[in-house]
Amino acid sequence: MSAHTDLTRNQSLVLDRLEKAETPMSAYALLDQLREEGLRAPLQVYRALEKLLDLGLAHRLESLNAFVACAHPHCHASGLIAFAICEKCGQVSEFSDDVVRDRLKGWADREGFVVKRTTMEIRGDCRDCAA
Amino acid sequence: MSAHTDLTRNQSLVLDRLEKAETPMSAYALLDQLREEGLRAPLQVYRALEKLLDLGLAHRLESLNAFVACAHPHCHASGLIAFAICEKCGQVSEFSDDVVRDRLKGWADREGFVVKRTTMEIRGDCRDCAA
DNA sequence: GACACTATGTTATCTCATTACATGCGGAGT
DNA sequence: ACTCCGCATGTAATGAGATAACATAGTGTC
Repeated sequence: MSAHTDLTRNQSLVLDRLEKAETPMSAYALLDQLREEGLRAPLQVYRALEKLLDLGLAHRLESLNAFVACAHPHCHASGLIAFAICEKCGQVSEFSDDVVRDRLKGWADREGFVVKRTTMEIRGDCRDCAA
Repeated sequence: MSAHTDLTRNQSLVLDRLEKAETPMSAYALLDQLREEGLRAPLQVYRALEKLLDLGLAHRLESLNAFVACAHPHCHASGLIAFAICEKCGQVSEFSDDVVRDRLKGWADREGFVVKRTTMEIRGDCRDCAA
């Protein structure tokens, strides 16, 4: 599964834990589950997360204050990513849409706005939970 | 300016303060500035904000944990709203794009995902600050 | 070995948000 | 008028998320 050989121990611990999770995890939930691995302070988790976000191996869900492993660990750098978050079961679907990306880029270009980062999160009920 | 006659005192205080702000305000910043009006506890602000969000008179910026008055207090219910947030000056631009809305709706329909709420936030530098 | 760079560990603190419980006020129905 | 109900309010305490400040340790380069 994870051949993240260039990651430090803490980063690997956090990423592995995220990859095994079925739903997003908060930094403190990660910390709790990694105490037996030796982690003790929030900052250890936050630092690992920061690096993973930089590398595109994990994502932050702003509307949840929580984190997920990237669902497409191979083809990252795919530009703009959107998330659909089920409020019932917590499952997150990650997808991207070039048309949306182009529309937002078009707006930004017209406005002279230099984009650093875009977050797009859809909240609702997934197919299974809506039934 | 604000003829929000159906709002309660606390709601009006919060909305007025938000409308006068040039940048997003956190709940606690609002509280601090409304102490002289009699507000004392965070909950008073949060409760007012909750109602304002429901009414579409204010928006929450998830990536900032802060709030803004709606820039289009007349034509709200306009569906999906996007925000461009300048990380230098803090200014927020509010806009909407029907194509983006349709694309996301298309994805949701195909997936059987029932959308409750969508947040879209672009972080970067506005024209003035990028210069 | 000295240096620079990066990761680590630890404590304390700060900011954001909610739970729980008590009070007050205005309208609907009788 | 009185009661009941719904809703806004007030207050204290606590929970949850994130960072500042400071000290330490590993690793590679010269």
